[in-house]
Order: sequence, then structure tokens, then C-alpha cells
Amino acid sequence: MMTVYDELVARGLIAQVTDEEEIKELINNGKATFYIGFDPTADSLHVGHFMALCLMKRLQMAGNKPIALIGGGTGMIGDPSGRTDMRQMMTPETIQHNCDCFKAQMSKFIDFSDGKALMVNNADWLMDLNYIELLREVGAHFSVNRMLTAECYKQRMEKGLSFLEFNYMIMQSYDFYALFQNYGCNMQFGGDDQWSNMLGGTELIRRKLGKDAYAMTITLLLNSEGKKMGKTQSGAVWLDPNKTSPFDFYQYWRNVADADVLKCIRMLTFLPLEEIDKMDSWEGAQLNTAKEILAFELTKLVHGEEEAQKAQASAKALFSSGNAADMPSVTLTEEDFTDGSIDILALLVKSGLTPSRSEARRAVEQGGVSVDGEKVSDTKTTYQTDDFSEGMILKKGKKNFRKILK
RNA sequence: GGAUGGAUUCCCGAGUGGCCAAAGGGGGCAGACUGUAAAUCUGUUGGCACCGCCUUCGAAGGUUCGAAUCCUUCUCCAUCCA
Repeated sequence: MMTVYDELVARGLIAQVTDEEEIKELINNGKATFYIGFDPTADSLHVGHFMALCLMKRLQMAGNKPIALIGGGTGMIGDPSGRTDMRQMMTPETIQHNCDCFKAQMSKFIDFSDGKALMVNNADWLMDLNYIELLREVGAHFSVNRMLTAECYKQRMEKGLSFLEFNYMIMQSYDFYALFQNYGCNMQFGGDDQWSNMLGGTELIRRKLGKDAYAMTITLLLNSEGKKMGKTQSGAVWLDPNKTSPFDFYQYWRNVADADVLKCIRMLTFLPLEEIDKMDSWEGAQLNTAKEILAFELTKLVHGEEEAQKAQASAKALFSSGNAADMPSVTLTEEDFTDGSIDILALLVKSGLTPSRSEARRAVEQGGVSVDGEKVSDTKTTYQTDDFSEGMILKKGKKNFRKILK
């Protein structure tokens, strides 16, 4: 029987640990009370958070107790780790709003009933800290010399680092210290970019209390080119269906590069490892099937089985016959028509397939636009109200479809 | 507080009075090839009423027939000194 720890290793989820033997002992036997922090940087969780939530779930299933920490307090500062520029400061209102959104989304993944897991907000203790007191009690235990050499500040040493952000590590360390004392939290997990901040916490606990606490980081999900996954040109891949539709979510994973499929399946899905190992030998076109599995499994986890089925059915229909009942649609109104007609360029802009008429023009001129399967080659093509009675399928490029209704 | 260097289109980075909507690269988009992949090749990449017009080169003024390029003030950043 494989232990939880072994499974995490086999899935490639573990990046760094403070004390391997001790951590194994704790989590394999359900003795860990661990926390993962989530700063409310946006109004929805994204794929990076999702990995952390999955890890939480895995450990919870093994009998450990998770604490989801919402960073209502740390969000006021902004983590500079690995960033080249300062985060935009958020207003307290925005932060509060984001916290609420996070809470709602997390509840869908983690079982918080009967104290099986906790959700806390570090604003509860960070906001009331007294500056002088904090400096004396906590600040005295940090060496600026050492902090400056921390990996997470490296990039910022060239571009500049404000005192505000410099303090982030101290706040996160304080969180761990507070959770250790108040909730018996003996372990912290986080993204690998959090390593320095997490060590700050274990060290603070050792110095203040003379006790041991542990930290473990999750491998960052990078693609074969070394870039963070879960990002598209237009931003992150969100878990909120209103920000990234289940269809788009499905498509994102459906389109990952060959080199990344297996890694994603291993790290992100809950499929048994034996099953995944079989896929290891898949090559060429067969990998396409693996991508379908990946896309389906993840969509199911995030949006539920029904949505996953729909997304998959739409994608299949769309790419084989170019038609599907369920695809992003846009409904036109009277104002969109002049004298009962609308031209192709306006249509592309209205549908959101193109941000401007200029780009729409280019797309048409380069032969990238089709309507109901027929290529449109004239930028002056116009359509009448009646043309939309049964819904028109507008396509830009190979993968962008929109159903236009009237 | 002082000295120096810098801020250019999505990003990096050329451009030092007209030939600049601004070289080159990256990225994006589209086409070919494919497996809704990668690599490669081609085209394209500010907006619009598109063979023309309008808006852009940190901000605001000024000089000039004409400024991304010159002058003034301001803002921000980096490095060194304090």
C-alpha cells in the first residue's frame, strides 16, 4: 500500500521539504494540522490555487487536518516573491470582496463540515498588531542580512523593493507562528516560490517557542518551456465559470503541449497512478486521447461532471462538424443593425472574437473568418436580420467559435 | 539632500529635427503543414469612414514651416555619494 507521502512524490508534487522523515511520519499517520495561505489577489481562484486545494484534499483524505488561510491581512501588503515589479495596492474593500469570493469557491472543494477543516483569515490577527510591539517581539528575530539574500527577493534587488513588501516575509512568518499557537498547526504548505517565506515561519517558531514546525512546497506547474501554466494571453485560467467558461477551461487543457500532458495528469488529477503510468508509453496521435482525459478530468473536478460532459461534447462537435448546440453565444439587438443589416466586421467585434474593426478586417483579409462553414473573403459582406434566425456560426481562426443569435 | 544615467508602440530594444505609425527581436493573431500538439515556413501586428485621415514615443508647456528627437518645469526608476 502506497503512503500518501509516496504518492505525492510519485505525482511529482513535492518540491522542497524541511525534514523529510518527520513530515512523512506526520502526514502518513494523519497527525498533521497544516495550513496553506491564499492571498486575495483577485476575485477568483485560479489553477495555481487549485493545485494547492487538491493537495489539501489529498491530505485531508489521509486524515490530516487542513487550515485554509485567507490572506485578508497579507493581501494588504502584497507578496514580492519572484516578482519583478510591485503589485498594485488593493483597497480594503476589494480585498474583502476577494476574500468572500475565495471562501465561496473553496467550500466547493474542501469539506469544512464538522471541523474537518478550518478556514481562517489572517486579517483577524495581523490588522491589530502594534508596530513597536511587533518590532520588539518578532522583528528582533529576523536578520536583515539574511533576508536580503533570500531567493524570493533576488529579482527585486535589481528593480527595487519597497519596505512595505520587504515586510511580507515577516507577516507570513507571523501567521505560521500564530496558527501554531492557536490551532496547533505544525506544518505549512505552499507554492515553491513561497519557500523563503515559509522558512521564516519555522524559524520564528523555533526562536520564540523552541519548538519544531515543518514546511513543504509544491512543485510549480511549469510547461516544457519553463513558463507557469494556467496563464493565457488574456490572463489566468480562472476557476470561476463566469470568468473562464467551462468550455474555455476544457479547451485550455485540451490544447496543452505534448510534452506537458502526462505531467499535468499526474499532478492535477486524482486518477490512479497505475492508470497514468500506462499512458506514459503513449505517443503521437494517441497523446491526443490523453489530452482529452486531462481536459475532461479537470473540468469535472472544477465544474462538475455535467459541465465537463457538455464541454467535451461541444468541443468534439465543433472540431469535427463545426457545429454544436453548446458553444459561447452572443445575442444581437436591434441597435446592432443599421437599416436591418450588419457587416462582417461589426459582427466580429460584437461577438468578441476581435477587439477592433481593424483586426477584424485583417482576419477576413487573411482568410481566417468563416460563417456557417463558408469562408468570408470580402470585408464588405453584410448580413440581414433573417440570416440569424437559426443562429449563425461565426468562426475566427481554427479554434474560436461563436454562435450568433438574434 | 547631491551627482549621474534612464523613461519609446503588448514586452525587450533601435531611433538624437523632416524619408517615423517609428528598425530588429520576442510575444500575439491569421494562413500552409498537422493530431484542436510541437517544430518549420508565409503574412500580419495603434485606431478609423483603410490607397486617405486621426491618435501615440513618462507628464505639461515652449522653440520650429515641421519634434520621439531641441529648450523649460514636473513625475517616476536605477546607480553612486551623504
